[in-house]
Order: sequence, then structure tokens, then C-alpha cells
Amino acid sequence: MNIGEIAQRAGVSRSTVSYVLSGKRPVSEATRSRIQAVIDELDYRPNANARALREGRTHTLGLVIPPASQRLTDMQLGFVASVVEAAARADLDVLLSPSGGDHDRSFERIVSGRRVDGVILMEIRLEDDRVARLRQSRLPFVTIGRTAEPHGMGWVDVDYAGLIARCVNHLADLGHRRVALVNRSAELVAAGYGPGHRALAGFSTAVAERGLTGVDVCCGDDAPAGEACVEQLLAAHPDVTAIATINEAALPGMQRALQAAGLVLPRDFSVTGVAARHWAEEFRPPMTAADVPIVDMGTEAVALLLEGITAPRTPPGHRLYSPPISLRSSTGPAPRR
Amino acid sequence: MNIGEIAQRAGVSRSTVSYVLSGKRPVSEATRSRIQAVIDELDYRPNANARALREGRTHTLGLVIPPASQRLTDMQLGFVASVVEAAARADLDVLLSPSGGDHDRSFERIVSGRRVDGVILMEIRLEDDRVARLRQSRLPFVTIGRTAEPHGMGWVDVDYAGLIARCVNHLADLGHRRVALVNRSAELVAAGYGPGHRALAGFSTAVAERGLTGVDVCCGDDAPAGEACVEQLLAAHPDVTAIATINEAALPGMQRALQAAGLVLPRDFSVTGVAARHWAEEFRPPMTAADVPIVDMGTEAVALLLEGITAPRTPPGHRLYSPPISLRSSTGPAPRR
DNA sequence: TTGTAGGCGTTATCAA
DNA sequence: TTGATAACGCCTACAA
Repeated sequence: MNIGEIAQRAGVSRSTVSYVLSGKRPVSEATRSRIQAVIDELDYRPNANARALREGRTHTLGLVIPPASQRLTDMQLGFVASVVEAAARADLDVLLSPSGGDHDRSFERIVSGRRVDGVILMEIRLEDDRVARLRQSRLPFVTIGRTAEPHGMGWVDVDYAGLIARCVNHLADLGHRRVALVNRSAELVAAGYGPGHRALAGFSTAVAERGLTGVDVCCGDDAPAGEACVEQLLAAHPDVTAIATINEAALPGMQRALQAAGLVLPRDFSVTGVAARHWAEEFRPPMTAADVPIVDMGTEAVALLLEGITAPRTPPGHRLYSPPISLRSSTGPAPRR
Repeated sequence: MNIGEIAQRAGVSRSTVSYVLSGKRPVSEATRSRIQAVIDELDYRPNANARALREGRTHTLGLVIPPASQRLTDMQLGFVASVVEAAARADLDVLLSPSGGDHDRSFERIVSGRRVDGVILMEIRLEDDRVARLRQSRLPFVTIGRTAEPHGMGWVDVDYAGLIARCVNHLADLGHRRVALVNRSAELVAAGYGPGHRALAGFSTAVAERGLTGVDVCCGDDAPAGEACVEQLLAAHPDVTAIATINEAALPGMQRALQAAGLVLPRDFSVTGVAARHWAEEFRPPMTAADVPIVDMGTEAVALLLEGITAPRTPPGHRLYSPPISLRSSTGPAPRR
């Protein structure tokens, strides 16, 4: 069924039907309602591809997610959900592309097949091939996370460096002298994953400024890895009294390892960091942490992208989030040893 | 840039370029390589919309997910990931639609806008408007989960009734006489959510057959709800010695409540059920459970849909999964009281 | 207020 | 082995 069939049945030309659909020129009430009746009766809806071909707009966003093979973290999932929802509110559909590196078939289809009006990119590296590819493609895009040189592109990100520094300061204020950073996985950090690098930078700076002793370790993105990691940490550095972390998925395991070591929080040991509120609240005791505003970030990413689509010339905006640290119960004065 | 430009530069007609692209008719090696050189140089890729318009195929699947507002469960996320990955392997893109009820804008766009070749539907109700809508649309579709009357449609599902019955039998064999079912949320069950109803049916049957006393409770899909639920359960039915559950997201909370009640598993209390392996293994002690084969199910859903797309006349296939119950450490002989 | 017609970029049929 | 051309379904400038 197409617009011609509607026109025939209503006894008008195709263009009149089209104008009833779009409202871009006045149509007499009589014909309008007659046409609308036919449309309703046949439950007609215009072919999106024909429309996209003609208009040059697809009303679709591309969302590039990490390859599905590795389980998505809760935070990544949250971004996907909030982006999809924000897009739906703007009557935009979302096309998913699970792509890690460059030269990914699915990624290329989306970027160069004119399937989308713009792209949101997740899990950005400091040097990211996909960003370079998108820049040259002239397709509007916004990244969640940012590259080392994010000038002239749209992005939203969390100020991991600043937040981890504030966590360290908080611990220092409580009298802790030896603190550890539990980072994301070694592979991710080696690949130039921004949050990992920036968290480490903020940690190092703050530790130096406050004259503390700091150790930093990488840790896989799941509970068993967190357990193993903290176990080893406690064995290798028994004098560490606090952890700052950006690895939320490892938290349940970290908690188990601390408990197994007979440490009671916050009396014997403190834990703080950056995490989705969900994880911070599920920690026992609830974790003092900067709550990443996942929904806001996804919504803002869509908003920025929409601007970039409507005004292709203007440099897209960006936003760095620095949420407050919610004081909960996992941090306390350094224990005396 | 379009196919005409490539043709011009290579000094051939548009159709020849098209045939080089598709390989649907022989092209002499000389012209082929000349055309390919131009394509590579300009990094040309055909416009997906024009192609879809002409071919009547979009090479895109629609994936209808629960509205993003309510956090997706781990299992739902797993389905999304496995579907996206299986689709990518078949060079298909995935268009996401977060739709709960019927008459959803995004859902309608996908179904009647000819944006996709087929649809995968998640979170099916026993009576589901969207299924009715898809049936009448003649668009191939496969559901994850099944309706009350799934004849003549494609689906994959887990045999919750049979599996929960086997869990109850396992508990009965261990000497438990009073057992509880912790179901999904009351809203979900009230809405006619299949797994909830089928699990309850299997539970009731098995309890009756083995002459046990059974209580069943609904429970929200998160840890705090699980904690509250088990707390109340223990208070109201102190003689219950085992739980069977299909609510994996509530497991961490259930574990906390049992621990808080001073119950040591499996000595004082047993827990079993149906869950993603991830959750079963994260339980302490690791949970005896039927591990839902999430990846297999997503992959199979895509495969079935692909069949439905290539052979629109034949009734699509279906598959009921009944994974074995993995014996771990959360179940043991009933305690003497 | 409504109709006519051209073209968006592609594929496939028919001719050569 | 290759080329010309007619659709696919829609929107919109131009005409009436």
C-alpha cells in the first residue's frame, strides 16, 4: 500500500494526500477529512525509506556500543537505555552498532550508508579511530567520553580526574596515609581508555599533593576480578587503609575480599570512588561516592546531537559532569595500627 | 556521491557499477578492476535507503525492548546483546524500539513504516497486543517468551513451569516439606507476564504432587525488594526451609535477608531456581539453578526470524529451552527443627 | 484549493 | 560483455 492507493480511493491526487500527511499546505476540511478516513481505514503509514531517500533525513540515530561479546557494564547499559529513551521522546529511532575497532562492517554500514542522521559513540579511547572516521565523514556525532584532543567535537563526560582527586582528598582529610586506586581492566587501560587514564592522573596528582603513598592496580570488570584484586592488594600492601575506585562492576567482589580479610567498614578500612548510584547504594555499607548522572548524560548526548544535526556548521557543544560526592557510610577515620 | 558519479569517473554505465557491487552478473576483469579502483578511491558505499526502497528489503531487524525507564534486568540486557551480535554476524542492523503497551509511536513506526524486515519482541505477555498487531501486519516476527496461544508463530522460551517443578522435586527429595516460590514483581504477574504465571503453575503442581506445603510471593526485580520479601517471608512463614525463585535480580537481597536471619546455607536453608549463570555463580554459596541459555536463545531467535524472512509463507519455528539444573552449593538436606 | 511532474539513488529488465 | 531505462514511494516546485 502506498500514497497512490490512498489518493485513488479518496479521489484526489497523490500530492494532496502528502500535504494532508505533512500539513505543509492548507487542504480544505472536506477533502482533508475524506482522505484521513481512508488513511485510518487502511491504517496507512508512509514508507520510511522512500521518505528518507527523498528528504535526505532518516530520523534515526546510530548508537555505537561496545561489542556485545564482552558483557556490557551496568553503566553502559544505562547509557543505552537513556539514549534510546531520549531519542524516542524526539521521535527518533535508534540503530545499534556493536563495534570495537575501526573497519567494522556494521560501523561502516551506519556511517557511510546514510542510514542515520547522526551518531552517538560510546566507550571512547583517548585516540579513537572511529572518531577520526566520523570526523572525515561529516556526519554529526557526539561521544560519551572524550578523546585526548576533543576540540571541535560534541561530547559528554565525567570528570574522573577531578572526582578521584576529591576522593583522595576526602581520604586524606580522614587521616589515611596509604591509599589505593582500583582502576578498570588492564586491557582497557592499555587500549587508552580515557576514564582509566584520567582517574590515574587525578589519583597521582592528589596523592602527591597530599603527601600520601599511593598504589594503583588494574582490575577486571566483574565481581570475581574485584575479589582477587583486593585480595592481592591486601597481601602486597597490608598497610593500605583505603581504596578509591572507578570500577563499579568489581565492587561486590571487593566487598567480599575485605570481609574475608576480617576488615569492618568503615572502622578498619574505607572505600570510595565514582559509580552509578545503584552500585554505591548496593555496597555494604553504602558507599561514599560520586554518583554518575547516567540518565542526564544520555539525554544530554541526544540533545547535543540534535543541535549538531539541525545546525551542521556550528561546532557541537560538550559537557563535563562533576557530580557531588554523596557521603554514605563506607568511609571513616583512618584506623590506628 | 552516488553510483552515477562512480560510473562517470570509470566511464561506464550505472548498471555496470551496480553489477560490480552485487556480483549478480559477470563483468569483465578489466572494467571490474577499473570500477573497483574508483570505488576504493572515493570510498563509495551505496545509499541504504535507496537500496531498501528498490529491493523492498531493509537488512534491518526491529528489536522491541521494555521501556527503558524501568531498568532492564541483566537477562533482558543479555538478550539484547546476543540478538545484536547474532544480527551483526548476518550483516543485519538492529533498530531498537522501547515499547511497552500497544499504540506506541516508536513501535508503530517500526511495524508499519517498513523500516525493518522482521521484528524480535521481548517481554511477552500471555495476551499481548503487540503480537496481535504484528500478526495482522504480516511482518515476520519472533518472540522471546510466548503468549498463551503461540500457535503458528515463532518463539523461543524457557520452560519455567517444568524447571520450577524440577526445583521443587529436588527440594522434596532433600526432605524439605515447606517451600516458597519467590516470583517476579506483582505488577508483572498482574499484567500477565508469562514466566511468572508458568512458574507459579509448575510450582503449584509439583507442590501438590509431592504433598508439600507451598507459599508463593511476588517480589520486585531488584535487591532491596528481594531483601524485604525474604524478610517478610521468614516472619510470616518461619517453618519454610527452602526457596525456589525465578527472580534473579532479587538474589543479592534475598541473600542478605537470609544472612541477617542467621541462616547458613545450605545447612539451615536451601535456595534454588532459574537464573542466568552469572547470577547463580555470584550467589553465596553458589546457587543450584537452571542456567538460562541467554546467548543461545538470542542467537536462535535471530535464526528463526531469518527463516521467517526468507520463507514468508512457512509457519516460523519455535524452541522451548529446558536447561539442566546445575548442582552447586545452595541446596542441602532439610534442617531438623 | 488542487493537480502534474521530476527526481532522490538504487536495482533489474530488456536490448544491443 | 555492457548500456539505456523503468520502477520503488515519497515530497515539493510549479502550474492551474
